[in-house]
Amino acid sequence: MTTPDAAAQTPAADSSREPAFRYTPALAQEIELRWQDRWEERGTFHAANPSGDLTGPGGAAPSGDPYFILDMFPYPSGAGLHVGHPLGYIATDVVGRYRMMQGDNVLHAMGFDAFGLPAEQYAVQTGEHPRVVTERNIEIYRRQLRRMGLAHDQRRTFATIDPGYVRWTQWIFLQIFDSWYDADAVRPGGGKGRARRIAELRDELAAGTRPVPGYPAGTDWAALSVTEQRDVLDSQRLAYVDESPVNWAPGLGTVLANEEVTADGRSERGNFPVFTKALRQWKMRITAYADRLTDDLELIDWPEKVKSMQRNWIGRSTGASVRFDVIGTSDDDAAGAGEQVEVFTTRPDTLFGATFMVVAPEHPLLDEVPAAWPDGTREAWTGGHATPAEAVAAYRAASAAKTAVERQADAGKKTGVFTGHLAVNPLTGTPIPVFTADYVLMGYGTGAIMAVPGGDDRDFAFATAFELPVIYTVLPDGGLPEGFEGAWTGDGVTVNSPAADAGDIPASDLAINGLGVAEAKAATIAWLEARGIGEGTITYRLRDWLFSRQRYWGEPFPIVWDEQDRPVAIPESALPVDLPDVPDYAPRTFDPNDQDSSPEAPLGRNDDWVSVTLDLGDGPKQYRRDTNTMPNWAGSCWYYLRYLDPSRADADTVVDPALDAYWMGPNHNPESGVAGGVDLYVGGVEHAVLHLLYARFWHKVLFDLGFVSSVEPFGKLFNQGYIQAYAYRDAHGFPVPAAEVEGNETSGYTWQGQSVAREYGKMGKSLKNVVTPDEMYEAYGADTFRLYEMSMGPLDVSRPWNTRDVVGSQRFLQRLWRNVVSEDTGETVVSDEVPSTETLRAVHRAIADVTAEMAGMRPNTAIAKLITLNNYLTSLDSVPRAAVEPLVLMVAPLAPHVAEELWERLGHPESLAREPFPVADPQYLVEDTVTCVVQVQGKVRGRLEVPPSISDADLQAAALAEPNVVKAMDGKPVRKVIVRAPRLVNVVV
RNA sequence: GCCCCCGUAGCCCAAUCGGCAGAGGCAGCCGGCUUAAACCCGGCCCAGUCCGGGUUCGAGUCCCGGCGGGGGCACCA
Repeated sequence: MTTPDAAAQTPAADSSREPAFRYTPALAQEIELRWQDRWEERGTFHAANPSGDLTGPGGAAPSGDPYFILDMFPYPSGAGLHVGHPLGYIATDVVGRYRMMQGDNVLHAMGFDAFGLPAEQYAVQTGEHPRVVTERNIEIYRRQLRRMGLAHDQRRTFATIDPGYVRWTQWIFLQIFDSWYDADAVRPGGGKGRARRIAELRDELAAGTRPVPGYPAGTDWAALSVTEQRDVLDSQRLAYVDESPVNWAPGLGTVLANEEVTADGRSERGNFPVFTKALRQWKMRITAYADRLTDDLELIDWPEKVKSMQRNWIGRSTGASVRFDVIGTSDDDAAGAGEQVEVFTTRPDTLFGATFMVVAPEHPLLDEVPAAWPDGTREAWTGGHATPAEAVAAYRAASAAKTAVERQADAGKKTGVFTGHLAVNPLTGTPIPVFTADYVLMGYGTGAIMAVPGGDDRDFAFATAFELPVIYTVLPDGGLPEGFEGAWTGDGVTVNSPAADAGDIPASDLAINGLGVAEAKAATIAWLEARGIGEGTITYRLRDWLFSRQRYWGEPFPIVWDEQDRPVAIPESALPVDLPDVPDYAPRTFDPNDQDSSPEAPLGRNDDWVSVTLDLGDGPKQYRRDTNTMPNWAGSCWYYLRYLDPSRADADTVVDPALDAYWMGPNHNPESGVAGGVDLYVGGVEHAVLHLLYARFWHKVLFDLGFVSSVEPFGKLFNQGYIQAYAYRDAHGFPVPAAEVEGNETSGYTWQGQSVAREYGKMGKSLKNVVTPDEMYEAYGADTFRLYEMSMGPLDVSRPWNTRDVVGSQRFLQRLWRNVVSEDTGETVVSDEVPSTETLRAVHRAIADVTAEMAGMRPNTAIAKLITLNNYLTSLDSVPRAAVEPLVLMVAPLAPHVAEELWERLGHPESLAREPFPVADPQYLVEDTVTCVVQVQGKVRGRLEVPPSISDADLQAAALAEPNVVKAMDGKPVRKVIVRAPRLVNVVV
């Protein structure tokens, strides 16, 4: 580094006359390294399992309530940590240490998410194997994290690339592959729908108790060929292969899940264009779980923001599907007459107002269109084309040529064309034109809508552009507001259903005028169902999860393909399937805009690996291995389970059921709810719909199959804020090294004499504002660093890093140190005298406050209370042991090394890690007198010192006698007196 | 366009059920210590809570409408 780092600026380092035993960065470092070694030697943070060989420190059995803490899995990038990364890790460490002192059996460990693109990309650049790169990065992370003094159980760490871990990732994949979703099966805990074994499906099909999916009713299972049977079963699996439109990113060389594509049609990683392309890929049937993934959010303690993002993403919407008859043109033949188009609508109550219909350009109805424009076709509808066939072909071509980005940019602009088809509104009997337009998406609902311009903004915009009639069927009380134009989408009363002037032959006997929206919906659905025209339906935005990637650095699929090109599971005994060596592990990437390219899996480059002879029960046969790898998310879908049982190898279950029940089962401790799961999961909000959705899905499959007992993996989720930083740019807009900038908010900022502009944003190399934990350890020590991060503000709020402010935390620890240890002699200086009542009150007040703040996960305010107590003790002539010992214990979760050191110097040979957290004695929490505020008309006019137990009547009498109050009342009669004894009296005159 | 969160001292942030606007830290100022400076110690200064209404005896806190900042979703029928 060419710039002077923070270490060089530390004041403590340059003075030769500093007291010999001051708590300097050098001393802090010595203490910290010593205690880190001791903790490791003693196994201080070993969490005790109720069975097996993982015991507590010194072989101890579990005691207290189990409490499972989880951090979002770090991905060890080559850049190492900056000070923003560990915020959550420190927070969970503080909670873990606090709970440990409260007597809980705390499980807290950290592993590494190590497959994935960054390591692979780095490896491609440097020519090193991704495993080498990844393992080196993990070592750097381990060192940086250990230096922070995190109370992790080191026996439970692992990385997703460990063969022993990959084995189980693949094993879980096989469980999912071996399952199907029975939507009607009743779950043990209640509710319908659960995963079952594929063998059970086969048995039911063979027994004829279940219709064969995809075949006409009454099809005999036994009449199907073996391959036909396999195809049926394969099509029902929760992990399946099919050919359908997927997201293909040529510039990245792989296909992606919907969740990995941004709203403007680019890859979240790398920002490459993404194209929709029909490809044969692995998918996971997450849509089968859409309802449970939505409903079970009720059972867990998560930020409302994340819950709503998940609900949003799943996008459940309730409505009805309605079938419209399509009629040909007048001279059309009978063949087209019977056709129907099904639409999905959330507003069946507005069906009387459906004046036209729109289908997506890809809709199969458009494969044949009438030969000529029907009577009544308007000029504006045809797009200037002579025939419907021409018009539709032109629009379909134009629409197909649009990229997702263009389609996005055109949103709002309504384009489309009449298809020549007419459909019949089943309620009014009126023929209505069928349009095609790209504002209707083939991928949602049925790809067709009934357009109600009177009740939908998009339909209104289209109707306006194409001169189509608007019928309002819902109006607010008192009719549309003066001057209102557009669709009425709000609540209201149903009208025009049927219209008063519908004539003497009503097309239907449904009459919903006067009903509210909800009742009108229900009545319409009932009417449609009774006549077989439609039914109540639920649709989802969620799509099945695209699970295969054409990448090297991921878990291989435990699947081979047989000579019929059908997938076959690798037997569990043959797991894990290791990654082969390949001549080149770089992905095959293409011009980012080359839509016609196709993915090519790097694993396919090793023919010896791909082609394999196996005996899978019917003699040795030749198979072809699946050459895809799993997405990065696979490893993080179940890592929390691995902490419970980190060395589990060959077994029938991924985690010992006894351990699962103990650590994660429903109600496994007093705070755990019926859903069970991890007690505290801390991480950033960025995984709201990726990792957190996928992991919940896998967990629910494992639950259905009986491998875990909790309904949800993460009972409580907490999103920490981000630590951001100031950056500075010179007159040309170039970032200058932030550490060298001088000045402040009022005087302005300069760098090397020139004025620079400050901005606020992420910490990163390009902004030259990175501060690393290593710099902080060097300049202040880990305890000060931890304390500063925790005192910056509430955990869930983002805030700016300010190295300049760190000194405040350091001063606190120095004062604490001085209250116990003489800076000159190094002797312990506490007195064994009984503390004064005033001191005891200060101590117990602090204990009560700190306990409340810690329990509420507010370390910033807990620290403020600790500083207050410490400052009070500083003011005493001598510090009583009985006062400072509780303080040291309370500081321990936040600044554990210095607390351990002081605790030892105070004469305690054992670590304080499991020492009981101090408990406040209620007798020192009551005051002799309290200050009562007396207000007149809500303004403070006087104060009274009164006993806390004073009665309302006495207090009122005293208040009305107070001279300033009497003066303020100015002789006016008292109208009312509000008494909140003993703190407040308010006199109203 | 729709939804969510946040605006308190120069800066980062507290404030229980609606009850005295200040816990803590940074910066600043004054003093002590020091040959001097830094460190350290003691003390001080600093906002009426983004703006406008409303409810209430009483509003930073609740309600309505704006403004500013951050985030999510976005042609999802």
